[in-house]
Amino acid sequence: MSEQSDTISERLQNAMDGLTRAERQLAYSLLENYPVSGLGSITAIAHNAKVSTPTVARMVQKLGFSGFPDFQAALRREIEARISDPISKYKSWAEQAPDEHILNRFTDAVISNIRQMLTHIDITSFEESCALLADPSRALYVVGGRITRSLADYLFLHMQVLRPNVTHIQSISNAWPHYLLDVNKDDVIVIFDVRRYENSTLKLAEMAAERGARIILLTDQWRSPVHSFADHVFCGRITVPSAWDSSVTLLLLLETMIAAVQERTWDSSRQRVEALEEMFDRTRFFRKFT
Amino acid sequence: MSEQSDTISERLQNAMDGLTRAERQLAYSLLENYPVSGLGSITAIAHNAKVSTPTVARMVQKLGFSGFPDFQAALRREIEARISDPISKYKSWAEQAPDEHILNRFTDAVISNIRQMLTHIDITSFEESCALLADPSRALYVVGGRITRSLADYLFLHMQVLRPNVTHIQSISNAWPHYLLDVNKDDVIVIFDVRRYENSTLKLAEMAAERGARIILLTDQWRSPVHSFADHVFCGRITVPSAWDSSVTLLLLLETMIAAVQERTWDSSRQRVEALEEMFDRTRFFRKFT
DNA sequence: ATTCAAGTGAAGAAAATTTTTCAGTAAAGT
DNA sequence: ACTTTACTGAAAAATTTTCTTCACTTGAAT
Repeated sequence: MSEQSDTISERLQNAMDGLTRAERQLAYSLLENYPVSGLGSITAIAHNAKVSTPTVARMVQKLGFSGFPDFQAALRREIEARISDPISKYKSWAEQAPDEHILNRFTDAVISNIRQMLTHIDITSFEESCALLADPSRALYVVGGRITRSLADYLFLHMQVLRPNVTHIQSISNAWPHYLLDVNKDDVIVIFDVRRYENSTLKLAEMAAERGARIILLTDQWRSPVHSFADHVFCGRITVPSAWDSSVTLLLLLETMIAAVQERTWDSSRQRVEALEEMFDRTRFFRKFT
Repeated sequence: MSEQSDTISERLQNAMDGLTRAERQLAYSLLENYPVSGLGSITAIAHNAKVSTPTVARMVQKLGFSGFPDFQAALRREIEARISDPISKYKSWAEQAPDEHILNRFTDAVISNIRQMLTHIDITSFEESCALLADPSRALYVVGGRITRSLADYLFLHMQVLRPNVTHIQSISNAWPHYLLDVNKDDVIVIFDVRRYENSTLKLAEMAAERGARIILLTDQWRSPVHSFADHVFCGRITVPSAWDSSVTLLLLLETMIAAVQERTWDSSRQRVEALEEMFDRTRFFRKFT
């Protein structure tokens, strides 16, 4: 029935000549605020266009749909395509390999994870978190779990360059209480916790919250229980075609945060970065970049 | 009833704690392809989330709507706002933020890096590298630099679960020679080296090559000098709008490799993974996933 | 082990939406 | 002026959707 590749908008335009007065009035009304104007019930649409419901029913049949629900389903598909698709349906990523190759399947999943995470991200929370991270008057602690310790380490490395007073709480659980002794009110703790959520991490969050620390949590779509203690929560999707979870979304968020903090602190961090560069040059630890 | 200024996405997130299992399942399903996933009939949505229609009706009431139609109307308003907002143009990743927001610029750059890396990747080399990593008769060494040590750590963590005989060569440079004593012909070394390339890493590569080891190099688009000793080279693009480089492409490649190795070794690695799970259960180190 | 409370979905009741019927109206042709 | 034809919407019929009830299950607590 509804098997045409044209958009509904085009179909309306093309059919316009064969439409009657009331139908045309309806068509214009639909195109007015296309495509959302077609989302309500047939009654609402009719009322909106100041025509009767049978007119709507008749017109969508003229357009080639089997009935109003068929028409609306097509409209929904159009909206879906329009909303959820910047780049994703990019044919294949690694063009040498078939679509079913793990490289393409995995990348598809990751891209869709990225989009999903960013759709739900709270910008205000993001900005506030960056402000917290950039504030040198607050000591900064970073802690990760079994898998996420790599991410924690990555954040620690970069923050250490940008600002003083950064500590990576290593995941040897019995050393945690010692670190917590130093945590003061309004200090900042970044906690990484993805499934399977670790009890010790939850304990640490609880204790830190009691001491009045600000907690920023990076977790997965199912939200670690730590979230009830956290001031800011960021959920990255981590599902990929693998027995493991993916950390790519969280790394992306992390790097973006680092970039944002870097922008905020550039005046003060610039000297630190330059001093670091100078030290590297002296120690000849690195090759000159050519 | 539905008069709250939050978006439905936020309301779902906030309500999550008070939701039951089936309701939560539904909530995730709604967030999955938000907001279009909520456009169909209550029956369709229920079926999509694999719950019953009453569950849907109950949950939207918990969210503060008077009923499903009220909920759906709110969702339509949101979609309308999104689509007809000329600023966001539904092209950006984080739609709450303008195109020029760091979140959108950064993500754009990363996506383009990913595409670029995958266009140029050599599939044969990828497969051969996975085969090397999956071969338990070869000892496996992993080594990273100042920044990439996090990636090295990440690979190490996963490989350790999948196979025996994995070593993370920590970047305390004067300990390296000790590790190298154990490296035999045909053992495998994965080396991470991005700019600024480290002298010690180059030395290590040279020595390992002399001992007949197979070298897999993960580097940036400018190719670390280690490449002249390497059997397989993978270049990830790392440029982003930041003073720092991005490791996302390399992490993506890494995770894909881990997934591929995991597939190859599933027969043998399965027992290891299960044994690990069992140990976690016993030590109660993790919370049960609910 | 037994009880209890909470959660869930099948099935039926209620409400709505969609479709059909049909009578009234306006415009064009004779 | 009369007929014909096509169009339109009110109202009823048909269908679908939403909501409610209730019995069954599950998991927790005594």
